[in-house]
Amino acid sequence: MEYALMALKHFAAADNGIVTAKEISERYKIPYELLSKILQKLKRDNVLTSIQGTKGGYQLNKKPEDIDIHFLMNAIDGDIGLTECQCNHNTGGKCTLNDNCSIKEPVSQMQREIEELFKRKTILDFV
Amino acid sequence: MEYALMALKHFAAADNGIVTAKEISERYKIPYELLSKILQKLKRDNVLTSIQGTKGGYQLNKKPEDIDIHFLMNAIDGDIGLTECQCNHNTGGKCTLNDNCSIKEPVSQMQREIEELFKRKTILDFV
DNA sequence: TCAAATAAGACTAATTTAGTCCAACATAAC
DNA sequence: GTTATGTTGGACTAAATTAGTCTTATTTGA
Repeated sequence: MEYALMALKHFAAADNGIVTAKEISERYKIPYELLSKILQKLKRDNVLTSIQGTKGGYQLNKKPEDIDIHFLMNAIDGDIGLTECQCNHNTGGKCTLNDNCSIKEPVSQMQREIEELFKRKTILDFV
Repeated sequence: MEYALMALKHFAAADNGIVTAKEISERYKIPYELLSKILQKLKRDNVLTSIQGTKGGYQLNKKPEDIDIHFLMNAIDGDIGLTECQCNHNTGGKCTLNDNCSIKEPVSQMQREIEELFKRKTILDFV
């Protein structure tokens, strides 16, 4: 996640220029293969576009202010949640405790507040 | 963490009564030994007091509204943080990326906001 | 054709964490 | 004083997660 944020900050600063994985990897000492995977995920979620071949690289596909951290976390780390049962709460995830869970409602409430916080934050806050 | 919240909610509802680990363990189907460890941690951090021996058990040592979730998370899960470098940010923890981290400041800011959110929440919100 | 890119899958090693097992120690009640 | 019922706490296991590596394929400009 940190690597994704650093990379996206770099893209935002590059202002629509094409940047290669190698460039970012060297600049911030991030293992190349690892960074590549992250950029590929970001592409899959339409945060970046990619150009293959020589002179290729990645490019921002959205304005920094339109990339919020909640979306990013889902893209990079997969479903996130305060507790496991909150991970898929919007896709009908189930609680392993079932009827034994006595704190469903207040935990959901906290989850919502955290998500709101992360949705308010965007890459613009990082440049 | 979920187990701690469920247990504390139970204590809050029991209203200063003495409750045993076994009781809570059976009531919510939480493995006994695991729950015991959690209650012991809560005792260590003065959230609960304990009475050993027959007729023993645990008891709330604070008012529910005085037990905030930020404190709890630190007590149960140890130092928490958005990123690893934020884990010990108040005890002078160091960033493994060192000079290569380009997002120190905005990440710290988010960390602060999350902590504020968790500090505003207390066990009272769970009963 | 070659060099410089992305794309992607399989693998490893280290860490974390839920949960278990077991052996004390404390105390009220009989 | 013995016993049943508690807490205390350490060592251990198993499973999952995750950072990072390795390797191979594909794309494309010069």
